[in-house]
Amino acid sequence: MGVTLKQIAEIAGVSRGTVDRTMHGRGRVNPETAKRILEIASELGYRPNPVGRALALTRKTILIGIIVQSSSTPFMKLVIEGIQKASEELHDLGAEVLTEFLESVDAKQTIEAMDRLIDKGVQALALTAVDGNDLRERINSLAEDNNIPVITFNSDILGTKRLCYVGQDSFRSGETCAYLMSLALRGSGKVFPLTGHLTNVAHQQRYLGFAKECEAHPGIELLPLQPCFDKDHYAYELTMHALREYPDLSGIFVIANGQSGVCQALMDAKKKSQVSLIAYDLTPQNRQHLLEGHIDILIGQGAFQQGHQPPLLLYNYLLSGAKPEQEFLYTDILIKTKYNL
Amino acid sequence: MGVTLKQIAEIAGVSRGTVDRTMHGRGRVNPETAKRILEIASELGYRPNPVGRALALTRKTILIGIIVQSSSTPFMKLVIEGIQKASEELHDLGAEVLTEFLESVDAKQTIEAMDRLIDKGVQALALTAVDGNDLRERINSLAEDNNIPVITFNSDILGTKRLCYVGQDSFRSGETCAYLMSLALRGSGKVFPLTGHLTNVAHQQRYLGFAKECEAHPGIELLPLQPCFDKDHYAYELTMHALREYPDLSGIFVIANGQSGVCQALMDAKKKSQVSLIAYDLTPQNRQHLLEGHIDILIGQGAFQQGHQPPLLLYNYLLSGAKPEQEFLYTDILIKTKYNL
DNA sequence: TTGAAAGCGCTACCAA
DNA sequence: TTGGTAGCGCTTTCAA
Repeated sequence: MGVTLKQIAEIAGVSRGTVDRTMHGRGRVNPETAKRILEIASELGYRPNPVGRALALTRKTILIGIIVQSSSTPFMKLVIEGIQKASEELHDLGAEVLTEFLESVDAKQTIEAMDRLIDKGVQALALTAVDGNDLRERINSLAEDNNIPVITFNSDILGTKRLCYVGQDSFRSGETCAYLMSLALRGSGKVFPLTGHLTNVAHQQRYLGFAKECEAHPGIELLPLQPCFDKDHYAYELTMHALREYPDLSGIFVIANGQSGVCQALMDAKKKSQVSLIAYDLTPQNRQHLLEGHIDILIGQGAFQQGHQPPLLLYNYLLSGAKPEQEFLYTDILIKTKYNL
Repeated sequence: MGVTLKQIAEIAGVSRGTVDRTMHGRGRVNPETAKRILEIASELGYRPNPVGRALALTRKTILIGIIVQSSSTPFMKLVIEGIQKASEELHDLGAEVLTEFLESVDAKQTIEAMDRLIDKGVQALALTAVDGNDLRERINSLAEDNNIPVITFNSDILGTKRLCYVGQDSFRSGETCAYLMSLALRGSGKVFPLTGHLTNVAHQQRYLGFAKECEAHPGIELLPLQPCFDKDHYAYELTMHALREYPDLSGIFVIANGQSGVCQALMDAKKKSQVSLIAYDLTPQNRQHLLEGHIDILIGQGAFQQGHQPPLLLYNYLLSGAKPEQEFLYTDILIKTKYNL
């Protein structure tokens, strides 16, 4: 064990309460005693024991609110597992996590969910953002007027007073995919990029990163971007069409959902051996595709972390005012093949 | 907060001590009261609070010993960071970690270090193993006679009573590399495998995994395996020689150390653009090579985890008798390019 | 400005 | 076989 408050108190000839107050700058302590205490503490290398602290603080009930959009997609299920794990951990520390699940992606509904959570008394909020001024203003007013810290995860909204963003670096992951694609194609070939929604910022960024890095590989010809609205049947049709249009197609980059549709099309057209397929997210379905060789490379975006981190960060912030170290907490970009899944 | 021991005690009309004893099967409790208590507990969904537990147990001073071989290699430095992190975490829980650093890889020295740590009173041991019957017997006698649990990490020794092994799945990582190499070579080309020591089990396994997966890609011609004894200058010479011998060489698989020697040779021979290079370990040096394009793909083996996990596992085992869930705790096989480092 | 004391949930020891 | 009690390190309240 390290040095304890009690030991410092004894040496300084004061009570533990006094030491506690000075160590946490809670005021109400004579500057001179404070100075003496701080000296002793630093000399002895005092570090507060988080376990004792946690136990004492189980009395304060902390309420944290979470809002998850598109909550029933396979990817979000992974994120939600992270949230649940964090809830359990925080439960032991006497904090409670309230979660609102939204089916769609919608600023208005998000704001309504925020209001509901605030009404229930949450002292901090983490949410998947969606661009829009209403939401932006709501976040800012919470942060400033109500003193309720907000963290965005999975999707960000810039120009707000949010504490930080926990999620993928979409642009960078796009670059990574392009690099892998160029490896797989030995530097040349036609690549078909299939996105989810043209308006989705994360999808855009993935594409932009991919396109930018493709420029470094002149042999790679990037075909026109197509959206499949995250639907497998559109993805199927679009892939079929691309295969007919470009018989020498050698790569497909699936930016969002629709992976199974693409796989099916490649199988039906008997073109898998000729086409390298890179896609996103370690969902059970995609893992299966990877293991069966329908997908060559999967990119994982730390789904679990995205759900796990925000509640813990908010808890720490509420308890000790500790802000996250960075404004952008990017999750790892995982490259998975069938061999290292 | 969940249900507490105290609440259960009140409901059952007994003392907390009694509840504690029944919950942990420490005996000395009337079977009937025990039954009643267990019923109440399960009905209320009692889950012991780990924080309270941890705090109470800070009184028991637990001593854990760690032995690290080849402790000054860049890779092991990463492992040691994990050990240090774990030490700090355990320090808060009242446990202490004693570490012995060995420069070389040597069974005799390892056994001597074990003896020193036992003399100092460690109640559990984690060590990097090296094959040999002396060490095997020592581990078994510790586990059986002295009741001191042992975990191996980074390198394993089979046929022992060790609790588990934490480390890489070398064979699988070799397969992963072969798959990536075949991607990079578009399925055909000559590949030069350069290992560290022919006798090193991990190196052997990596090679075997690589070779096995190469068989699935008939276009890939695996050249004879060469050892460079983890030395850059040998690696340099061997690479130079291979480049002369096989002017159409298209891939090099660096199984252990010597990465910088290989990079230098490729630069001096101006052959980098023609040769794909896959190597191991996210050391600072290698990261640099990756970022500068001297290495195409790096494989990370969860070095930090290898150091971080064993002390924590031993602590849990000593405290609650909880054995690790599996005998082989394989760390993640990380695929890193310059874009997702 | 300071101190004393109670309490967070759990464990351990001793006495009954 | 049981209960009582003290204590782990820290926070917080109340009284001085």
